[in-house]
Amino acid sequence: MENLSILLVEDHRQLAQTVLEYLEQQGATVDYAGNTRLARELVQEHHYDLMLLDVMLPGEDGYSFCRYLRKDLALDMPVIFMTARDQLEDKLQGFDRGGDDYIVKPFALPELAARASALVRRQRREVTANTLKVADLELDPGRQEVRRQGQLLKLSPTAFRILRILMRESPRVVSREQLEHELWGDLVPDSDALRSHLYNLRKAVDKPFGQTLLNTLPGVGFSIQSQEIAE
Amino acid sequence: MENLSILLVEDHRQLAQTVLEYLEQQGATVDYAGNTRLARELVQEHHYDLMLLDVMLPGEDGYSFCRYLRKDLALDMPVIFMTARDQLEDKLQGFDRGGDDYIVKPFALPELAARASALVRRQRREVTANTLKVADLELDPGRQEVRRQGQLLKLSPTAFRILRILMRESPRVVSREQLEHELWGDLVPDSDALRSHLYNLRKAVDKPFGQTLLNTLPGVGFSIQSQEIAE
DNA sequence: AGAATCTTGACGGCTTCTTGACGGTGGAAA
DNA sequence: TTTCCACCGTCAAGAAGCCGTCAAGATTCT
Repeated sequence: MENLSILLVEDHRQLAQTVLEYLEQQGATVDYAGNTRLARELVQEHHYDLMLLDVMLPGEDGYSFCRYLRKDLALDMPVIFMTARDQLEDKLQGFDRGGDDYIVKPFALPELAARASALVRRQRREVTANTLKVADLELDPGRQEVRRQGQLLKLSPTAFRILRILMRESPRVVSREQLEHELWGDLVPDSDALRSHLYNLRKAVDKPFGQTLLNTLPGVGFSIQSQEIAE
Repeated sequence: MENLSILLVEDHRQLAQTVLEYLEQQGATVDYAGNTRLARELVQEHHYDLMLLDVMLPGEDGYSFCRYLRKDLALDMPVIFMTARDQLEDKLQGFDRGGDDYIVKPFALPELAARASALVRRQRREVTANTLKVADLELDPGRQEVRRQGQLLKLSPTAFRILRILMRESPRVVSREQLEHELWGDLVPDSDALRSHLYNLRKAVDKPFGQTLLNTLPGVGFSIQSQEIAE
């Protein structure tokens, strides 16, 4: 639960409060929306590692909202449905709309947390410590080693973590916000420290090799992939 | 379930048979092991998209086997525990050992199938459709890339967003109001900035290629589609 | 405690994006 | 024909975001 950022969408105040407090106590940062209107806004403005989604909501229901996320916004964050409906048909619908898990109320909070962690672990490819590869770059999370063209690079711990995130998401673009949150949680350094780390990372990973792998997309984020020049 | 290859590890013959038949009927290929000794062999020789793992097995139990998979073999296939044990402690242990889901017997077969599919979908990152296509134009939201005739285009973030909305709605027409609202919410720029962006978009998307995809319907809105000459 | 390493904050400079302004076009209606 | 309207092309100024650099403070190791 360390530093996860979670969006909780649930109209039942009491339950929302309970869940929110538990998750925050476990170290997560939780945003809360009582309806999908607010949820839509939040989801467009921030990155979340996970969404907890009630099915019965005022106005648009959770199923519909989930499908909107997947289809229209193309967001692939893990979604856990939380609902009192325990009929098979309901569950099937939840998975069909793009949900990742379905937990029936009342549930034990630690079970919710365990399912959430399992999903994030899978999403972040942390199930095993397998080597990540992008082009001629290799990162071994177990040994804490990075090589390019077989040559061992020397990286600081933070630079290593940044590279690991970018490599596991490659060739996807990672927003500055997501990077900062995953690195520091709520305690993002005042000044723009990420840049210094990226600077060091480029110096170690790209500069000695000519070919650029670490790219900036202004206003969007960063990505690791073989550069292709757009016209 | 189409063409999934699944390993079922379960010592209870009757249940194993039922599950196996159901899954094969759904189009999966299922290998079966009644104990972890055989499962170890199978897992080293074949690739599986998913494993269904009983907890109580003769000899080594499922938890231990799962950990062995993750730690020693570094296999990251999704694992669903299937067991009669419904205590919180048991579930937590399942997730702790690297399991992805935990389903309590007796369960509905369609639910098992739905959970299995959801996990494979997540593992393969197929949660969202990753590219939008209209004629010879392709947009990849993950990479933040747009190609026409396979050639990479350079777009500003706003131009990219506009194109994404139009392609998502294609071949429908999107009104100016809808576009502006989705781009800026309530804070629509004073002057008519949308036009400048459309101008840039046309310059990048249409101009170099001759054929016009981005059309204006005066008084109605905009759409992306192959031009059709109305009579 | 001392040394080595890492993280952070600060600065100036650069690139890219967004916006607002100007004038032009073409069709429909008066 | 003239006028109006909605949209188009262009572009430059200002805003926003990013970069390289480096040294001081913080942390960790020996």
